[in-house]
Amino acid sequence: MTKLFDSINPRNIEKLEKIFETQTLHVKKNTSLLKSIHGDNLIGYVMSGYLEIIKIDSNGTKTILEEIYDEDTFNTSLLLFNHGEYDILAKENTDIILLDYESIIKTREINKDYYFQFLKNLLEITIAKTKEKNERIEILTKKTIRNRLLEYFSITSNKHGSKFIYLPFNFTDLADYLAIDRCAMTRELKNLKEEGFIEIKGKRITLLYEKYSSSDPLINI
Amino acid sequence: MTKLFDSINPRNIEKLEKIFETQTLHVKKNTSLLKSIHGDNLIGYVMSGYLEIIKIDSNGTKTILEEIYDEDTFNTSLLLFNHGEYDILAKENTDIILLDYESIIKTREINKDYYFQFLKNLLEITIAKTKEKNERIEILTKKTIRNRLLEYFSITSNKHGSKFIYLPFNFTDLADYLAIDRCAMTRELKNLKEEGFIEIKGKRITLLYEKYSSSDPLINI
DNA sequence: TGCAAAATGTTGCAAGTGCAACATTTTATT
DNA sequence: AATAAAATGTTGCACTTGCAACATTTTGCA
Repeated sequence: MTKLFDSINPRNIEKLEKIFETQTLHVKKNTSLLKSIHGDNLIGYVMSGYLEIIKIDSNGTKTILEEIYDEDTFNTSLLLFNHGEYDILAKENTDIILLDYESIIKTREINKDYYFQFLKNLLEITIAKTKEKNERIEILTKKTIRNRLLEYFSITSNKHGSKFIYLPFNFTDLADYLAIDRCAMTRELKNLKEEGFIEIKGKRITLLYEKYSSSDPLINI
Repeated sequence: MTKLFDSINPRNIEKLEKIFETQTLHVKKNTSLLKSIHGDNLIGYVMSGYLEIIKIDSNGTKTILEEIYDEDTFNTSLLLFNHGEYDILAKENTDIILLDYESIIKTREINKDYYFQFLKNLLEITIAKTKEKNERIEILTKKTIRNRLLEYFSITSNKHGSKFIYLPFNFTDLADYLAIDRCAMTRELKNLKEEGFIEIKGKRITLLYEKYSSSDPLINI
């Protein structure tokens, strides 16, 4: 995975941080950092730790919109949405730097290799993020719980080239990610187990079925 | 909306096209361009026309993954997914150029302003695309047809700052976009009409309800 | 180590939705 | 203008799923 400051030496990283009006945040576990973010259209970069960007609906339903681990970025853009409440939660003690997107894009003064490199890194990260979003969209367009689970298994399994899936989060959060009721998901997982499709041991799920044999190269947007 | 070659003069556009191994495609209405794309990890740019990137499931369900209008980009990355069939369809006569992503990122030779500008443009387009995907994810995490419709209305209405929504596609495609059964959607739209929430005239939907009054600035990732 | 909180497991039931099957209207195309 | 094709509208029904309300287990922290 590309990181934001890959192939840039520390001295030049410092220069970039100055130019892009960096703000540094240290956020404690289980606290919100929404109120600490001042300014519009920022790019956040998680140095260490782990964030969840969530939305709480008027009916209280919590949805994980994005999970940001080490070395990943997120964009804060203050939009004129009108309902729902968003929040950014640190699930661990987390260090973040905030860069001003406008100044990244608008800067005309520097014409240096390291700025080039930085732009390329940011582009790569953003494209990777788009791909992740596509995966989630593919899952969410499935109409049944079973198909969402199978799609999730398929994507995860293919990504690691293995029939063993190690859930990166707990089952409660998996249900959120798949946007289904946790209890109904548990029910369906039991069905899949009983029908011999999968095996579950803790957070390890083993796929017992053969993969679909379509060998067509596929397009990911 | 930022375009790929914004602020770059035609001579330099030509240079960029050469360096990035451009391939030009002219695709006729209602034909697939999947077979015309050779190579992995390309960035497609629609000069004129209109594309749909779709997925057809094993059970025949068609899902629109992305709609690419004029001046928009898409990424083709041949992934080792194992099931489902993807396709790119030209819905109109469409002109496309294909750029090699690797050579865009890896190029070390040119250190020109226009390359800078090109990278910035591509970054802006990609970030915009991520935001669009987030919107769709927000919609798809809604559990009922009614809530998906209302979320879609809310996002669209806010985007244009108006209570009038002009559907950019027909109702069949809207159902695909929302990943719900078209008939069930029609039923729910009728309910919303009868309950006085909306009015529909052709492709224009008028929102008759007041917006939620949450004035919190919201985060979009 | 002990306790509270979070996560997980289970199940009945009502409600929402996908599906099928069809009628009708609108839009293309020659 | 005629005809085919696509889009839209309608409805009954079976089935999936969300929800509520629990019990049980695991985790985290003082």
